[in-house]
Amino acid sequence: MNDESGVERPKIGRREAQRQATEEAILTAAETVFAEAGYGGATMQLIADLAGLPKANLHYYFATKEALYRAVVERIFEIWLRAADTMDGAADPAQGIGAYIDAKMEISRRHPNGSKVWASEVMHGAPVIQDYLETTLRNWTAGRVKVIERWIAEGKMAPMNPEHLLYMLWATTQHYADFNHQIETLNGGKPLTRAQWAAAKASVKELILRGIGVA
Amino acid sequence: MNDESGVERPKIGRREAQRQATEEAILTAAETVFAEAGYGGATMQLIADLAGLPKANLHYYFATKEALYRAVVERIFEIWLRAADTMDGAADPAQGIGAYIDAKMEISRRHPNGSKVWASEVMHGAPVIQDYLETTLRNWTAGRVKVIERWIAEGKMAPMNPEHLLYMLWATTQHYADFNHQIETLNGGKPLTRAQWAAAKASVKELILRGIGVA
DNA sequence: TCCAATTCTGACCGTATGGTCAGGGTTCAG
DNA sequence: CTGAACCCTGACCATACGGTCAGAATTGGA
Repeated sequence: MNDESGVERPKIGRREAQRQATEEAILTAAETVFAEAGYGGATMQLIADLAGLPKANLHYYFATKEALYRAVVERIFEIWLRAADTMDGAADPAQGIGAYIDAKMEISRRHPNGSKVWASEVMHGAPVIQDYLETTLRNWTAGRVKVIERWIAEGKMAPMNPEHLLYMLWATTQHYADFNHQIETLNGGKPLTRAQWAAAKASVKELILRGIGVA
Repeated sequence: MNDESGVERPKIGRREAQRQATEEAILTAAETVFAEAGYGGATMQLIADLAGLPKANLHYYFATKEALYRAVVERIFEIWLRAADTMDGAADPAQGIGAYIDAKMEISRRHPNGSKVWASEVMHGAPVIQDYLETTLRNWTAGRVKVIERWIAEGKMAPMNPEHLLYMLWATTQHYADFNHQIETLNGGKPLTRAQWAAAKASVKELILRGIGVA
């Protein structure tokens, strides 16, 4: 009688599902607003409107603006970390670094708002995720530096400072999200087409791989 | 009698000089606060405090927060443009692009706050300098693309998409300003030393010049 | 069917912020 | 010396924002 769809009734709480959907909608709306207006410029009212619910209800799900912001930042950090794994398990730099560039460019294309929030957070001194930087990120970086040093020792790529190589990877890939407005403007006011994105990816990979001496 | 210093009395308006000095102090303070807190998070009170004058006086020099912000952004854009010229008049890519990287890295080192304000402005859709992007920046870019294409045609560097090369130059050099907090954290919480800055510059130049096939 | 837990919401509040203004102080040309 | 232009400032607004709360609506297990 109350079965509206043809799908089997969801065993695990219709309520729980609804709650997760609402949280998801809020997080997406918040990501957009934080990206477009910055933390200080964002208002709970705007986020609520975009998510399609009253402001008071927003505070039912996330007690404070800061808590909501933190959730948004942690969310994008997860995505960032997952991409980081693509660099592992590769036998040679061309494959490992190439895959990492692909993954990070894909994040820039599909999550520009998240990337902007992340950039903004770091630019302002990482007030809410400083601990992540000092633990997770520091560890990940140290591990990758080791890998790069091994590749260099094995003669698989040109000798260079691994840290600065990582910074260049982050910078170039992230640029396509953070500065997409500038890129669009220089592209005649139009977003990059699918083909242009492919060309961007190829250019970045080509230049960096040749730069590290593996092309 | 009223001659306090040994210096000759300034011919051109003591008043004018004072005004300029105050404006300069305000702009510097504003740059810092906007960089650290973003446009929305910055307050006129904070800027006034940092500049060492009452808030009301601030409004005497800059009528509105937006006008002050615009002045700050235009100021850094000037610096940015001056660096852009270093790429001109070079006979070959190694020299031209090398000099440009040097100049932009120097900006990141000496004007991190300005760079952050600029990045923030573009990230949020360039609400106040959209016209600059569409005129000055677009023209400058088109000119440089021509130069790069000529270099490629003359066989002085590897063939590649000139726009994406420019984006990589901007991205890598600006990264050292915008993400300096992250870099510091990964550097054991300490700012880069003079030697580390030199290493950064060298790494960036080396990788990019090799990437475009001129090293 | 019933009721306790959960979810939702309009109305409200205290505070911080951008901006104003009247009036006092300072400078400098004539 | 004088007065007009310029500079400075404390006190004061109006508004917008984050957050609260009492109570209504809904849900789902017993």
